[in-house]
Amino acid sequence: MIKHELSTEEIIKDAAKKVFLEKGFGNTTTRDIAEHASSNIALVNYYFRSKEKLFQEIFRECFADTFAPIARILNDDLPLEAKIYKFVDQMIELLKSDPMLPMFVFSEMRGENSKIGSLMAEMHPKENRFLLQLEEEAAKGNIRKTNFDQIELSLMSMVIFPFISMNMIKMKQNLTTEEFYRFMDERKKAIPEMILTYLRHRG
Amino acid sequence: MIKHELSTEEIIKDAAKKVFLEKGFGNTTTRDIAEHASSNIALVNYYFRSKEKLFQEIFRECFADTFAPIARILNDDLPLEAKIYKFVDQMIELLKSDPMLPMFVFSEMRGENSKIGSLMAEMHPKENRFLLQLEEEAAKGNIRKTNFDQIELSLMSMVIFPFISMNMIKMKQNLTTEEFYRFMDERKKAIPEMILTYLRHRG
DNA sequence: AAATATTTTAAACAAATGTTTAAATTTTTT
DNA sequence: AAAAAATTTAAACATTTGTTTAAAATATTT
Repeated sequence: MIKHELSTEEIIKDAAKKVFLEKGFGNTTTRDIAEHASSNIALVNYYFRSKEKLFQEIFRECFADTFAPIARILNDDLPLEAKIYKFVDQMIELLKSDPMLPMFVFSEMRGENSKIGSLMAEMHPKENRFLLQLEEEAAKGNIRKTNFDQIELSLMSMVIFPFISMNMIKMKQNLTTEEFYRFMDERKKAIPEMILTYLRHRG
Repeated sequence: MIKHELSTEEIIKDAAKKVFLEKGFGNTTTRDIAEHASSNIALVNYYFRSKEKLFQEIFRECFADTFAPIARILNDDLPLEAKIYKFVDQMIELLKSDPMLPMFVFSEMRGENSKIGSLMAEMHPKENRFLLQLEEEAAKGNIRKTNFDQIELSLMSMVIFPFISMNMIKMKQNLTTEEFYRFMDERKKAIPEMILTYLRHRG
Protein backbone atom coordinates (compact mmCIF):
# COMPACT_ATOMS: atom_id res chain seq x y z
CA MET A 1 0.00 0.00 0.00
CA ILE A 2 1.53 3.27 -1.10
CA LYS A 3 1.32 5.96 1.55
CA HIS A 4 1.11 9.29 -0.17
CA GLU A 5 3.11 11.82 1.80
CA LEU A 6 0.93 14.76 2.72
CA SER A 7 2.29 18.27 2.30
CA THR A 8 2.31 20.64 5.25
CA GLU A 9 -0.43 22.61 3.55
CA GLU A 10 -2.60 19.51 3.26
CA ILE A 11 -1.94 18.51 6.86
CA ILE A 12 -3.01 21.94 8.06
CA LYS A 13 -6.08 21.95 5.87
CA ASP A 14 -7.14 18.51 7.07
CA ALA A 15 -6.63 19.57 10.66
CA ALA A 16 -8.61 22.74 10.07
CA LYS A 17 -11.46 20.80 8.54
CA LYS A 18 -11.53 18.44 11.48
CA VAL A 19 -11.62 21.24 14.05
CA PHE A 20 -14.03 23.48 12.15
CA LEU A 21 -16.45 20.61 11.66
CA GLU A 22 -16.26 19.63 15.29
CA LYS A 23 -16.58 23.07 16.84
CA GLY A 24 -17.66 25.56 14.21
CA PHE A 25 -15.90 28.74 13.15
CA GLY A 26 -16.53 30.70 16.32
CA ASN A 27 -15.29 28.07 18.74
CA THR A 28 -12.16 27.33 16.75
CA THR A 29 -8.84 29.11 17.28
CA THR A 30 -5.85 29.28 14.99
CA ARG A 31 -3.86 27.61 17.75
CA ASP A 32 -6.36 24.73 17.83
CA ILE A 33 -5.75 24.12 14.19
CA ALA A 34 -1.99 24.43 14.47
CA GLU A 35 -1.87 21.94 17.34
CA HIS A 36 -4.05 19.40 15.53
CA ALA A 37 -1.66 19.70 12.59
CA SER A 38 1.39 19.37 14.86
CA SER A 39 2.39 22.68 13.38
CA ASN A 40 2.39 26.32 14.50
CA ILE A 41 0.18 29.33 14.03
CA ALA A 42 2.56 31.14 11.70
CA LEU A 43 2.41 28.27 9.22
CA VAL A 44 -1.36 28.34 9.20
CA ASN A 45 -1.27 31.95 8.07
CA TYR A 46 1.69 31.35 5.79
CA TYR A 47 -0.32 28.89 3.72
CA PHE A 48 -3.83 30.30 4.09
CA ARG A 49 -3.37 34.04 4.82
CA SER A 50 -5.99 34.14 7.58
CA LYS A 51 -8.39 32.08 9.67
CA GLU A 52 -11.26 33.53 7.65
CA LYS A 53 -9.71 32.57 4.28
CA LEU A 54 -8.94 29.07 5.51
CA PHE A 55 -12.48 28.75 6.73
CA GLN A 56 -13.95 29.96 3.44
CA GLU A 57 -11.92 27.42 1.52
CA ILE A 58 -13.09 24.59 3.76
CA PHE A 59 -16.67 25.74 3.89
CA ARG A 60 -16.79 25.96 0.11
CA GLU A 61 -15.60 22.37 -0.20
CA CYS A 62 -18.00 21.11 2.46
CA PHE A 63 -20.86 22.90 0.82
CA ALA A 64 -20.04 21.20 -2.46
CA ASP A 65 -19.47 17.83 -0.79
CA THR A 66 -22.96 18.07 0.63
CA PHE A 67 -24.99 19.40 -2.26
CA ALA A 68 -23.18 18.15 -5.34
CA PRO A 69 -24.09 14.50 -4.70
CA ILE A 70 -27.69 15.49 -4.03
CA ALA A 71 -27.97 17.34 -7.32
CA ARG A 72 -26.08 14.64 -9.18
CA ILE A 73 -28.22 11.74 -8.07
CA LEU A 74 -31.52 13.58 -8.31
CA ASN A 75 -30.66 14.53 -11.88
CA ASP A 76 -29.61 11.00 -12.76
CA ASP A 77 -31.43 9.29 -15.59
CA LEU A 78 -33.09 6.57 -13.54
CA PRO A 79 -36.65 5.39 -12.94
CA LEU A 80 -38.26 7.00 -9.92
CA GLU A 81 -38.07 4.06 -7.54
CA ALA A 82 -34.47 3.21 -8.38
CA LYS A 83 -33.51 6.86 -8.05
CA ILE A 84 -35.00 7.20 -4.59
CA TYR A 85 -33.30 4.02 -3.39
CA LYS A 86 -30.00 5.12 -4.86
CA PHE A 87 -30.31 8.58 -3.39
CA VAL A 88 -30.95 7.37 0.12
CA ASP A 89 -28.27 4.71 -0.07
CA GLN A 90 -25.56 7.00 -1.36
CA MET A 91 -26.41 9.89 0.92
CA ILE A 92 -26.38 7.70 4.00
CA GLU A 93 -23.03 6.24 2.96
CA LEU A 94 -21.69 9.75 2.43
CA LEU A 95 -22.96 10.96 5.79
CA LYS A 96 -21.64 7.92 7.62
CA SER A 97 -18.23 8.72 6.19
CA ASP A 98 -18.51 12.37 7.26
CA PRO A 99 -21.22 12.60 9.91
CA MET A 100 -20.44 16.14 11.04
CA LEU A 101 -20.78 17.54 7.53
CA PRO A 102 -24.43 18.62 7.54
CA MET A 103 -24.35 20.14 11.03
CA PHE A 104 -21.33 22.17 9.96
CA VAL A 105 -22.76 23.34 6.67
CA PHE A 106 -26.17 24.27 7.97
CA SER A 107 -24.97 25.86 11.19
CA GLU A 108 -22.55 28.10 9.31
CA MET A 109 -25.39 29.14 7.03
CA ARG A 110 -27.67 30.47 9.72
CA GLY A 111 -28.25 34.14 10.52
CA GLU A 112 -28.76 36.35 7.52
CA ASN A 113 -26.22 34.14 5.70
CA SER A 114 -23.29 36.52 5.46
CA LYS A 115 -20.76 33.87 4.56
CA ILE A 116 -22.62 32.23 1.71
CA GLY A 117 -24.85 34.16 -0.64
CA SER A 118 -22.59 33.66 -3.62
CA LEU A 119 -22.23 29.90 -3.17
CA MET A 120 -25.93 29.34 -3.59
CA ALA A 121 -25.95 31.19 -6.87
CA GLU A 122 -23.10 29.10 -8.33
CA MET A 123 -24.48 25.85 -7.10
CA HIS A 124 -28.15 25.48 -7.45
CA PRO A 125 -29.50 27.13 -10.60
CA LYS A 126 -29.41 23.77 -12.36
CA GLU A 127 -32.81 22.41 -13.22
CA ASN A 128 -34.34 19.80 -10.99
CA ARG A 129 -34.97 16.58 -12.91
CA PHE A 130 -36.41 14.96 -9.81
CA LEU A 131 -39.35 17.33 -9.51
CA LEU A 132 -40.02 17.09 -13.25
CA GLN A 133 -39.93 13.32 -13.00
CA LEU A 134 -42.47 13.34 -10.18
CA GLU A 135 -44.75 15.59 -12.24
CA GLU A 136 -44.44 13.20 -15.19
CA GLU A 137 -45.26 10.16 -13.12
CA ALA A 138 -48.24 11.99 -11.64
CA ALA A 139 -49.43 12.94 -15.13
CA LYS A 140 -49.19 9.28 -16.15
CA GLY A 141 -51.27 8.39 -13.11
CA ASN A 142 -48.51 6.28 -11.57
CA ILE A 143 -48.34 8.33 -8.38
CA ARG A 144 -50.64 10.71 -6.58
CA LYS A 145 -50.72 14.42 -7.35
CA THR A 146 -49.40 16.55 -4.53
CA ASN A 147 -46.90 19.33 -3.83
CA PHE A 148 -43.69 17.58 -4.74
CA ASP A 149 -41.57 20.24 -3.06
CA GLN A 150 -42.93 18.75 0.16
CA ILE A 151 -41.90 15.27 -0.94
CA GLU A 152 -38.41 16.39 -1.81
CA LEU A 153 -38.06 18.23 1.50
CA SER A 154 -39.30 15.23 3.44
CA LEU A 155 -36.83 13.00 1.66
CA MET A 156 -33.96 15.32 2.53
CA SER A 157 -35.19 15.65 6.10
CA MET A 158 -35.38 11.93 6.72
CA VAL A 159 -31.89 11.38 5.35
CA ILE A 160 -30.03 14.37 6.76
CA PHE A 161 -31.68 15.19 10.08
CA PRO A 162 -30.63 11.99 11.85
CA PHE A 163 -27.00 13.04 11.42
CA ILE A 164 -27.73 16.53 12.69
CA SER A 165 -29.30 15.08 15.80
CA MET A 166 -26.83 12.20 16.01
CA ASN A 167 -25.64 12.98 19.54
CA MET A 168 -29.17 13.32 20.80
CA ILE A 169 -30.19 10.00 19.23
CA LYS A 170 -27.12 8.21 20.53
CA MET A 171 -27.80 9.39 24.06
CA LYS A 172 -31.54 8.84 23.99
CA GLN A 173 -31.30 5.33 22.57
CA ASN A 174 -27.98 4.49 24.21
CA LEU A 175 -26.18 3.68 20.99
CA THR A 176 -22.52 3.37 20.15
CA THR A 177 -21.39 4.94 16.91
CA GLU A 178 -21.45 1.50 15.30
CA GLU A 179 -25.01 0.91 16.45
CA PHE A 180 -26.06 4.34 15.28
CA TYR A 181 -24.68 3.58 11.83
CA ARG A 182 -26.57 0.30 11.75
CA PHE A 183 -29.68 2.28 12.65
CA MET A 184 -28.94 4.55 9.70
CA ASP A 185 -28.41 1.58 7.40
CA GLU A 186 -31.92 0.41 8.24
CA ARG A 187 -33.17 3.70 6.85
CA LYS A 188 -31.92 2.77 3.38
CA LYS A 189 -35.03 0.62 3.15
CA ALA A 190 -37.36 2.45 5.53
CA ILE A 191 -37.19 5.87 3.89
CA PRO A 192 -37.79 4.84 0.26
CA GLU A 193 -40.59 2.54 1.41
CA MET A 194 -42.34 5.35 3.20
CA ILE A 195 -42.00 7.80 0.32
CA LEU A 196 -43.06 5.29 -2.31
CA THR A 197 -45.96 3.91 -0.30
CA TYR A 198 -47.25 7.43 0.13
CA LEU A 199 -46.84 8.31 -3.55
CA ARG A 200 -48.51 5.14 -4.78
CA HIS A 201 -51.63 5.41 -2.69
CA ARG A 202 -53.47 8.38 -4.21
CA GLY A 203 -55.59 10.49 -1.85
CA MET B 1 -52.98 47.04 26.83
CA ILE B 2 -50.78 46.82 29.88
CA LYS B 3 -47.11 46.96 29.05
CA HIS B 4 -45.24 44.99 31.64
CA GLU B 5 -42.03 46.81 32.43
CA LEU B 6 -39.08 44.51 31.93
CA SER B 7 -36.32 44.46 34.48
CA THR B 8 -32.75 45.08 33.40
CA GLU B 9 -32.03 41.45 34.09
CA GLU B 10 -34.83 40.34 31.78
CA ILE B 11 -33.79 42.77 29.06
CA ILE B 12 -30.26 41.40 29.14
CA LYS B 13 -31.45 37.81 29.13
CA ASP B 14 -33.76 38.42 26.18
CA ALA B 15 -30.95 40.13 24.30
CA ALA B 16 -28.61 37.28 25.09
CA LYS B 17 -31.10 34.72 23.85
CA LYS B 18 -31.55 36.63 20.62
CA VAL B 19 -27.82 36.88 19.96
CA PHE B 20 -26.93 33.35 21.07
CA LEU B 21 -29.67 31.88 18.89
CA GLU B 22 -28.59 33.92 15.90
CA LYS B 23 -24.86 33.34 16.14
CA GLY B 24 -24.15 30.56 18.60
CA PHE B 25 -21.98 30.68 21.70
CA GLY B 26 -18.65 30.99 19.95
CA ASN B 27 -19.60 33.84 17.66
CA THR B 28 -21.24 35.86 20.43
CA THR B 29 -19.38 38.39 22.58
CA THR B 30 -20.42 39.88 25.88
CA ARG B 31 -20.36 43.27 24.17
CA ASP B 32 -22.77 42.01 21.51
CA ILE B 33 -25.22 41.12 24.21
CA ALA B 34 -24.75 44.37 26.11
CA GLU B 35 -25.35 46.43 22.98
CA HIS B 36 -28.49 44.51 22.04
CA ALA B 37 -29.75 45.16 25.54
CA SER B 38 -28.77 48.87 25.35
CA SER B 39 -26.73 48.11 28.41
CA ASN B 40 -23.07 47.56 29.22
CA ILE B 41 -20.79 44.60 29.74
CA ALA B 42 -20.44 45.10 33.48
CA LEU B 43 -24.19 44.70 33.94
CA VAL B 44 -24.20 41.45 32.01
CA ASN B 45 -21.73 39.99 34.47
CA TYR B 46 -23.39 41.71 37.42
CA TYR B 47 -26.60 39.80 36.79
CA PHE B 48 -25.27 36.56 35.31
CA ARG B 49 -21.72 36.19 36.67
CA SER B 50 -20.21 35.15 33.34
CA LYS B 51 -20.89 34.60 29.67
CA GLU B 52 -20.77 30.87 30.27
CA LYS B 53 -23.34 30.99 33.10
CA LEU B 54 -25.65 33.18 31.05
CA PHE B 55 -25.33 30.78 28.17
CA GLN B 56 -26.06 27.74 30.33
CA GLU B 57 -29.20 29.37 31.65
CA ILE B 58 -30.44 30.15 28.16
CA PHE B 59 -29.44 26.82 26.69
CA ARG B 60 -31.23 25.00 29.49
CA GLU B 61 -34.43 26.90 28.74
CA CYS B 62 -34.14 26.37 24.99
CA PHE B 63 -33.50 22.69 25.47
CA ALA B 64 -36.66 22.43 27.55
CA ASP B 65 -38.64 24.60 25.12
CA THR B 66 -37.71 22.18 22.36
CA PHE B 67 -38.12 18.80 24.00
CA ALA B 68 -40.77 19.33 26.65
CA PRO B 69 -43.54 19.86 24.05
CA ILE B 70 -42.38 16.81 22.14
CA ALA B 71 -42.53 14.58 25.20
CA ARG B 72 -45.79 16.14 26.36
CA ILE B 73 -47.69 15.61 23.11
CA LEU B 74 -46.28 12.17 22.38
CA ASN B 75 -47.34 11.05 25.86
CA ASP B 76 -50.80 12.55 25.47
CA ASP B 77 -53.75 10.21 25.84
CA LEU B 78 -55.01 10.47 22.26
CA PRO B 79 -55.71 8.03 19.43
CA LEU B 80 -52.78 7.54 17.11
CA GLU B 81 -54.05 9.58 14.18
CA ALA B 82 -55.16 12.53 16.30
CA LYS B 83 -51.88 12.48 18.18
CA ILE B 84 -49.80 12.63 15.04
CA TYR B 85 -51.85 15.49 13.64
CA LYS B 86 -51.67 17.35 16.93
CA PHE B 87 -47.95 16.77 17.24
CA VAL B 88 -47.15 18.12 13.81
CA ASP B 89 -49.47 21.07 14.16
CA GLN B 90 -48.19 22.17 17.54
CA MET B 91 -44.54 21.65 16.72
CA ILE B 92 -44.80 23.64 13.52
CA GLU B 93 -46.55 26.45 15.38
CA LEU B 94 -43.83 26.38 18.02
CA LEU B 95 -41.05 26.43 15.46
CA LYS B 96 -42.69 29.22 13.47
CA SER B 97 -42.70 31.29 16.65
CA ASP B 98 -39.04 30.49 17.33
CA PRO B 99 -37.47 29.28 14.11
CA MET B 100 -33.84 29.45 15.26
CA LEU B 101 -34.52 27.23 18.25
CA PRO B 102 -33.64 23.82 16.81
CA MET B 103 -30.50 24.98 14.99
CA PHE B 104 -29.32 26.53 18.24
CA VAL B 105 -30.07 23.52 20.41
CA PHE B 106 -28.60 20.92 18.08
CA SER B 107 -25.56 22.92 17.09
CA GLU B 108 -24.62 23.53 20.72
CA MET B 109 -24.97 19.81 21.35
CA ARG B 110 -22.43 18.67 18.80
CA GLY B 111 -18.90 17.47 19.56
CA GLU B 112 -18.56 15.14 22.50
CA ASN B 113 -21.39 17.13 24.17
CA SER B 114 -19.49 18.82 26.95
CA LYS B 115 -22.20 21.33 27.73
CA ILE B 116 -25.12 18.94 28.08
CA GLY B 117 -24.75 15.46 29.46
CA SER B 118 -26.70 16.25 32.61
CA LEU B 119 -29.65 17.81 30.76
CA MET B 120 -30.38 14.60 28.89
CA ALA B 121 -30.54 12.64 32.10
CA GLU B 122 -33.04 15.02 33.73
CA MET B 123 -35.18 15.31 30.66
CA HIS B 124 -35.69 12.11 28.82
CA PRO B 125 -35.95 9.12 31.15
CA LYS B 126 -39.75 9.33 30.98
CA GLU B 127 -41.39 6.43 29.22
CA ASN B 128 -42.41 6.85 25.61
CA ARG B 129 -46.16 6.37 25.26
CA PHE B 130 -45.92 6.96 21.52
CA LEU B 131 -43.78 3.91 20.82
CA LEU B 132 -45.94 1.75 23.09
CA GLN B 133 -49.02 3.00 21.29
CA LEU B 134 -47.54 2.06 17.93
CA GLU B 135 -46.72 -1.42 19.21
CA GLU B 136 -50.28 -1.79 20.48
CA GLU B 137 -51.80 -0.74 17.17
CA ALA B 138 -49.50 -3.13 15.36
CA ALA B 139 -50.51 -5.96 17.71
CA LYS B 140 -54.15 -5.18 16.94
CA GLY B 141 -53.34 -5.37 13.26
CA ASN B 142 -54.31 -1.75 12.64
CA ILE B 143 -50.91 -0.75 11.32
CA ARG B 144 -47.95 -2.56 9.86
CA LYS B 145 -45.19 -4.03 12.03
CA THR B 146 -41.89 -2.25 11.59
CA ASN B 147 -39.14 -0.58 13.63
CA PHE B 148 -41.08 2.25 15.19
CA ASP B 149 -37.93 4.06 16.26
CA GLN B 150 -37.52 4.73 12.56
CA ILE B 151 -41.05 6.09 12.34
CA GLU B 152 -40.52 8.39 15.30
CA LEU B 153 -37.23 9.63 13.90
CA SER B 154 -38.78 10.27 10.49
CA LEU B 155 -41.59 12.20 12.10
CA MET B 156 -39.14 14.41 14.00
CA SER B 157 -37.01 14.83 10.90
CA MET B 158 -39.83 15.99 8.70
CA VAL B 159 -41.00 18.51 11.29
CA ILE B 160 -37.70 19.89 12.55
CA PHE B 161 -35.28 19.72 9.64
CA PRO B 162 -37.07 22.29 7.49
CA PHE B 163 -36.37 24.90 10.17
CA ILE B 164 -32.75 23.86 10.41
CA SER B 165 -32.36 24.31 6.68
CA MET B 166 -34.68 27.34 6.54
CA ASN B 167 -32.15 29.67 4.96
CA MET B 168 -31.23 27.13 2.32
CA ILE B 169 -34.89 26.50 1.47
CA LYS B 170 -35.73 30.19 1.33
CA MET B 171 -32.87 30.84 -1.07
CA LYS B 172 -33.39 27.76 -3.22
CA GLN B 173 -37.12 28.33 -3.63
CA ASN B 174 -36.95 32.12 -3.45
CA LEU B 175 -39.30 32.45 -0.51
CA THR B 176 -39.99 35.30 1.87
CA THR B 177 -40.35 34.38 5.52
CA GLU B 178 -44.12 34.59 5.14
CA GLU B 179 -44.04 32.22 2.17
CA PHE B 180 -41.75 29.84 4.00
CA TYR B 181 -44.19 29.72 6.90
CA ARG B 182 -47.04 28.98 4.50
CA PHE B 183 -44.91 26.18 3.09
CA MET B 184 -44.52 24.87 6.64
CA ASP B 185 -48.25 25.12 7.27
CA GLU B 186 -48.84 22.83 4.30
CA ARG B 187 -46.79 20.23 6.11
CA LYS B 188 -49.36 20.02 8.88
CA LYS B 189 -51.33 17.86 6.47
CA ALA B 190 -48.56 16.43 4.32
CA ILE B 191 -46.50 14.90 7.13
CA PRO B 192 -49.29 13.06 8.99
CA GLU B 193 -50.66 11.83 5.66
CA MET B 194 -47.34 10.35 4.71
CA ILE B 195 -46.76 8.67 8.06
CA LEU B 196 -50.28 7.30 8.31
CA THR B 197 -50.42 6.10 4.72
CA TYR B 198 -47.21 4.21 5.29
CA LEU B 199 -48.38 2.67 8.57
CA ARG B 200 -51.73 1.60 7.19
CA HIS B 201 -50.41 -0.24 4.15
CA ARG B 202 -48.72 -3.29 5.62
CA GLY B 203 -45.70 -4.65 3.74
C1' DA C 1 -33.60 62.68 56.59
C1' DA C 2 -29.85 59.62 57.24
C1' DA C 3 -28.08 55.30 56.46
C1' DT C 4 -27.87 51.30 53.75
C1' DA C 5 -28.36 48.53 49.94
C1' DT C 6 -28.83 48.08 45.11
C1' DT C 7 -28.01 49.30 40.48
C1' DT C 8 -25.39 51.60 36.90
C1' DT C 9 -21.35 53.56 34.71
C1' DA C 10 -16.74 54.17 33.04
C1' DA C 11 -12.43 52.48 33.17
C1' DA C 12 -8.94 49.12 33.70
C1' DC C 13 -6.95 44.39 33.61
C1' DA C 14 -5.49 40.05 32.22
C1' DA C 15 -5.87 36.47 29.16
C1' DA C 16 -6.85 34.85 24.63
C1' DT C 17 -6.50 35.34 19.84
C1' DG C 18 -5.55 36.63 14.92
C1' DT C 19 -1.70 38.25 12.62
C1' DT C 20 3.02 39.63 11.52
C1' DT C 21 8.07 39.87 11.73
C1' DA C 22 12.58 38.41 11.34
C1' DA C 23 15.77 35.05 11.71
C1' DA C 24 16.95 30.05 11.07
C1' DT C 25 16.60 26.00 8.41
C1' DT C 26 15.74 23.31 4.50
C1' DT C 27 15.00 22.67 -0.32
C1' DT C 28 15.63 23.92 -4.99
C1' DT C 29 17.98 26.04 -8.68
C1' DT C 30 21.98 27.72 -11.00
C1' DA D 1 29.18 24.26 -4.25
C1' DA D 2 27.09 28.69 -4.18
C1' DA D 3 23.04 31.32 -4.58
C1' DA D 4 18.27 31.78 -4.37
C1' DA D 5 13.86 30.42 -3.01
C1' DA D 6 10.80 28.23 -0.05
C1' DT D 7 9.65 26.55 4.41
C1' DT D 8 9.77 26.55 9.40
C1' DT D 9 10.39 28.46 13.98
C1' DA D 10 10.09 31.44 17.91
C1' DA D 11 8.81 35.61 19.39
C1' DA D 12 6.30 39.81 19.39
C1' DC D 13 2.27 42.81 18.30
C1' DA D 14 -2.12 44.70 18.27
C1' DT D 15 -6.94 43.65 19.07
C1' DT D 16 -10.50 41.53 20.92
C1' DT D 17 -12.76 39.69 24.68
C1' DG D 18 -14.20 38.03 29.32
C1' DT D 19 -13.98 39.80 33.73
C1' DT D 20 -13.26 42.97 37.59
C1' DT D 21 -12.85 47.28 40.17
C1' DA D 22 -14.18 51.35 42.18
C1' DA D 23 -16.82 55.19 42.14
C1' DA D 24 -21.35 57.40 41.02
C1' DA D 25 -26.26 57.28 40.89
C1' DT D 26 -30.49 55.46 42.37
C1' DA D 27 -33.62 53.06 45.24
C1' DT D 28 -34.79 51.14 49.72
C1' DT D 29 -34.87 50.85 54.56
C1' DT D 30 -34.45 52.63 59.10
